[in-house]
Amino acid sequence: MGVTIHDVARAAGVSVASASRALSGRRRVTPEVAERVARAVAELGYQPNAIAKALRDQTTGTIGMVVPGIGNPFFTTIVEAVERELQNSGTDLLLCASQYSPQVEARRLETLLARRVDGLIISPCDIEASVPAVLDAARRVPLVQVDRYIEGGGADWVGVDDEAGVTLAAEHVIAGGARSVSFAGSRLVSSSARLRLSGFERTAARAGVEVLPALLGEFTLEWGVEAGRRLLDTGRLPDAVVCANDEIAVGLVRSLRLGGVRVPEDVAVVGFDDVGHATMCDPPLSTVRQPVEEMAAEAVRLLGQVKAGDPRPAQRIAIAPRLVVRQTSRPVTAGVAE
Amino acid sequence: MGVTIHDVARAAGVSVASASRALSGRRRVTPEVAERVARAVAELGYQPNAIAKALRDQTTGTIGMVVPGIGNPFFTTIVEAVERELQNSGTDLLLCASQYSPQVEARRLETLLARRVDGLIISPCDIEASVPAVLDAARRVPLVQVDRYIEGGGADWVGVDDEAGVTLAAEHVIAGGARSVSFAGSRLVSSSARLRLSGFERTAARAGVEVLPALLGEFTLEWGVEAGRRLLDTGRLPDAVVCANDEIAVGLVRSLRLGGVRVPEDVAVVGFDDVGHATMCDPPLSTVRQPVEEMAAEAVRLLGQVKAGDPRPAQRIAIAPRLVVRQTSRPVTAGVAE
DNA sequence: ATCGATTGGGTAATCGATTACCCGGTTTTC
DNA sequence: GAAAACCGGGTAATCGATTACCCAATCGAT
Repeated sequence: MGVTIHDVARAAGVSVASASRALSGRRRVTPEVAERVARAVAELGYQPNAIAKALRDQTTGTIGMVVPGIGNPFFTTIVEAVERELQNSGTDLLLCASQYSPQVEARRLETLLARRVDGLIISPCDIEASVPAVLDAARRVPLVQVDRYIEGGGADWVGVDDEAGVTLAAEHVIAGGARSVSFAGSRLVSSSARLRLSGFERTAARAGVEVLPALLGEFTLEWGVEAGRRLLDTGRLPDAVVCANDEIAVGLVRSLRLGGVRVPEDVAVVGFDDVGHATMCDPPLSTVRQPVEEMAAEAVRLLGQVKAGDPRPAQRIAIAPRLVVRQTSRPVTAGVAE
Repeated sequence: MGVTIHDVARAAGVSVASASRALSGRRRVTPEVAERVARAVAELGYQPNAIAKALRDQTTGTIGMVVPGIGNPFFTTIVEAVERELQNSGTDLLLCASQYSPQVEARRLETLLARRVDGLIISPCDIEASVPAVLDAARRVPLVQVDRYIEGGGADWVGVDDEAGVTLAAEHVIAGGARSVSFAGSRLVSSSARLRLSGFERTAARAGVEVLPALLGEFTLEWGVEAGRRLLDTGRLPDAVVCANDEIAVGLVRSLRLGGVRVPEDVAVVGFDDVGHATMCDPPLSTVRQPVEEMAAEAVRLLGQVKAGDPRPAQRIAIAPRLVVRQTSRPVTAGVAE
């Protein structure tokens, strides 16, 4: 426990400077020295102390990532994509979950900053309550938001164009013949929740279809199931339900079917995200695909560019989503209306 | 960016020693000094540098956790449980995914050790290939394995009694009248995979029921679906299938039903883990519950006790699992056989 | 042969927080 | 009243790796 570069230097019979040079290769050393250092390293099982290196270099080779929760498959896929993106860059990822609580989120940001991460990627859990902690962090270190963002636009962001996404979904079900529509989403605590609802309402209004009251809860399977039950209880079903994410959609489909409602014949359902198991459910879910790999790549790229407390106006990179029609909505063949 | 304790000391008009003492409270200072340091901290927005502290103290206040993948809900629930367990202990968690690759796993362990984590919690992805990296890590830092473990028993472990778990599952379906049974699991690359299969085979043999060939792939929903298809293709269905985890079970149920097979009437299915959505699927899944909170608590407790490279024989804490009967298996009422 | 450039190696400063050690003053104790 | 104990504060060593700076030796060019 605790073999240092001094031990290596002593064992190799050279100075610490030579040992360090032999290891880093940042200055030439004679083959003789290189050889002896290499041998000493192998013999002693030396492993450089990243803490000491970080202190000296003022850089840790890590970036922090904070997401609302790792129980939600959308966030885990984006985390995995970021990990893949960072794979061979020599930086590694410190992952934290805020558990959908702005307090926990602020605490996590504090400890990541105390550990001097070189950058931060965050999906802020609350559009309002997350503001101070996120802006403060952005002042101290390069930061990019991904998917969710805080109001006021004080920090860079990359994500999908939420409004465009639900517009695709809503127009699709309306083109499929829906005359009355509803929305199942989350309470309006995040940017995604707000934009997806507002985009839906705007599109429905423009198309002149009847809009039944929205069902707002959480981004979970459980809420989807509950939303389905409530829909059944009202006694009045819409022709289509647009959901704020796939979890809700899957839950909703399940409870509608349990209630004897046919999907898509009686009610069409469209999700959002296109997480892995959207294909695997029964019936396979029509949904709006988020290009997760692209978002992750873009976030990492952007992070490399931004500087802490940069006065330059924040960038916002909105990637266009794509509709994936599977079997919970009617395919659109010309003139199927009614 | 970078206000240090020297800046604070200067602003407060005291020495760094006094500033440090005022902050840590590890030696008394006069109220006067405390007051002025507090004011300086607030004014300058000082935040202690955890890196420097770690270097000086030779302890980082972090523990590393390595799991095979965060796409698998079982691992995310256990990660969340460990996080909760660590919540107020002042240590925080560095989470890594090995992506089911022993190479990636070894690399992650290396970087966690380089960052001088105070301890490690790991679920080794491969019972054989993970051995050297895990043993090496255990020699350098307190380490406990959770759920999966490496062969040879060189490191402490806490998990569920896998064999007892599948025994419960198998006896349950047999008591429910199954005369022929099969097992859908994962290739035998992890301890869990092996023990769950062997426990199943032993129980089935003891009960004298017919054992159809096991289906071994991955611990995923996709594999469950595929396994169901293969079962349908053979033309010969068992009365019951015991699955190595819930993902497989859910996939299997789905594809059996798609093939017109009734669950549990034609084929009973039992899962393993009891992850959140086992309740949410259709029909709700009978499964073996892993007491995740208890495992996490036990792992953290044990980690506090083990010392690096401790010659004391490794402890193995096996928690008894519990069978949860829902609707993919017939409830056992006395004498329902056949 | 001599001067400047180059090369490779060593010494010690540096990063920021903690704390061993020292010192002067006050309080306690016999 | 003198010695001992105590108290609060300051200076500088420490953790481990990197590197600025210095120095001696060698090489090439004139």
